[in-house]
Amino acid sequence: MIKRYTEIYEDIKKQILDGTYPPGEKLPSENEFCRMYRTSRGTVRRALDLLAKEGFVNSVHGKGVFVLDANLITFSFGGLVSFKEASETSGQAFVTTVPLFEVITIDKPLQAKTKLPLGQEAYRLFRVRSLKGERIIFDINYFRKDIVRDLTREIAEQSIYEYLEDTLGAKIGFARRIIHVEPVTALDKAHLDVKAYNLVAVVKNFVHLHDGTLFEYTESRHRPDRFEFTDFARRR
Amino acid sequence: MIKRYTEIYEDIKKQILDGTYPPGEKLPSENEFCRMYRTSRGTVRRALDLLAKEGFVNSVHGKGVFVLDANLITFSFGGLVSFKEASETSGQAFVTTVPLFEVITIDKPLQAKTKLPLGQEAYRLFRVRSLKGERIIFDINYFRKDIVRDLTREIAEQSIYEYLEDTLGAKIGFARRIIHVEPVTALDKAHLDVKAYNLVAVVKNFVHLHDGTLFEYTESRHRPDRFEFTDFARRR
DNA sequence: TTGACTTACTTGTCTAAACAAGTGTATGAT
DNA sequence: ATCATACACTTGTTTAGACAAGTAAGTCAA
Repeated sequence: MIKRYTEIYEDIKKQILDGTYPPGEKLPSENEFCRMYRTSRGTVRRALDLLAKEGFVNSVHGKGVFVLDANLITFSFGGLVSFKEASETSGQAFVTTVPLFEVITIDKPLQAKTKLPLGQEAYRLFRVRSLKGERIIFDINYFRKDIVRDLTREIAEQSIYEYLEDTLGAKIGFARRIIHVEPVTALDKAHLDVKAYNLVAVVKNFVHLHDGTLFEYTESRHRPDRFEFTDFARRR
Repeated sequence: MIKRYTEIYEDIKKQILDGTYPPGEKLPSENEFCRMYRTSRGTVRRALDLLAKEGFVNSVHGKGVFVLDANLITFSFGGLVSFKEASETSGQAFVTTVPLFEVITIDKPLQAKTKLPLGQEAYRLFRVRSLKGERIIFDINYFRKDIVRDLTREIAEQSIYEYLEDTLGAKIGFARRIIHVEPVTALDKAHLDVKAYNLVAVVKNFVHLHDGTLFEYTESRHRPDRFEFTDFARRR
């Protein structure tokens, strides 16, 4: 299904990014957008809400909707994007290697860590992301084998999410993330160019399908000097 | 103005938290909620969207809306809450001290760091959060003096946001946050019980009013072993 | 000049209705 | 028993309209 509010969202977003609507500027009013896109106000407002949620615009009661400064956005890593999508939008050329690819069964301690069901078969893989020869990020992935079917090393080197969504037709729903800082382990030292640092930044991801079933646990271990997480939040 | 969808959101949320709607359970359908709250479906959906955005529920097309596992939520720090609100909901008793309270003028280098307007008068304060005698968090705040009027050390020891919203009637809009990891500075060592760690977790906050004007820059410097940031994201 | 009021425009909330689309169950023909 | 279909129910999208509420500018009286 083609969703009208998504079309409008994409269209306005493009015009913000290419400078048609520069930062600080007031957008056309909702009623003007209604005429421009020949649609109802509810649909326009939905598109604007998406833009507001991602920090592109800010609407002020009684005044209008204004474009926010894009130079502060840096690079929004907030909204559940896969690594490949992330590196594409940020323009950086990462190289991915897969030093471990195996199938395991979730036992008691793994269940406590990954929250995947006990006895479940799962792919476990290590993925290392390098930038200009330096190993920056060390990912430890667990994927439910019955959901991510027929995974191969080759797919893992490209984009697992692309495979999941485009080839398998799976629908990813939501994720919980926990960020904290941990002492470096022997594994980290083996897979990261960790320099003299004795800590790494860790992002733990619990990823669920559209219907709520948990299918992935991933631990992203970052060299601390290269770690950055940006976030945009609104008060209600 | 009393907003109907907020009332409904609060009501359902309360029932999720007290176990009336346990995790995994299907909520009443949207049309049932319409009858229960004597309102329209649009309003019910808006309340459910709020719950979904915060990770309390997940709606599945054609099936229903389901309560998510709360035990994974830990403590959602995502949605722009002030420190006092945060410690209240998490039940921990923090102690705040204010070792520095002064008024400064934003010069060139400060402008680059804080993004506040050049020449602007601002309060600069240090605030240290302690838990059981250990100094865990070291905040460096910059507040525009013309917006946060008549700030005192006493207010800073309590809640500046409460003062801002309740007493001054200011409306906080949104914030951009950047999380990363930095080497400890001499200032950190002076104000944190930083142990043997040579890094701190840093959250940089750019906070804007409802109308978009930037009024606060805050750097929150956390002892790495006590730092945790949780996040909930949905795929669109 | 100042202050109160009106007016026009903006976004915010809410309603009622219709149709699209996903899910599961019951029915019935094969 | 199996498969296809119809049906009832669910959430998802879209419309058109009404009124509330915040903002800004103009008007007019004091």
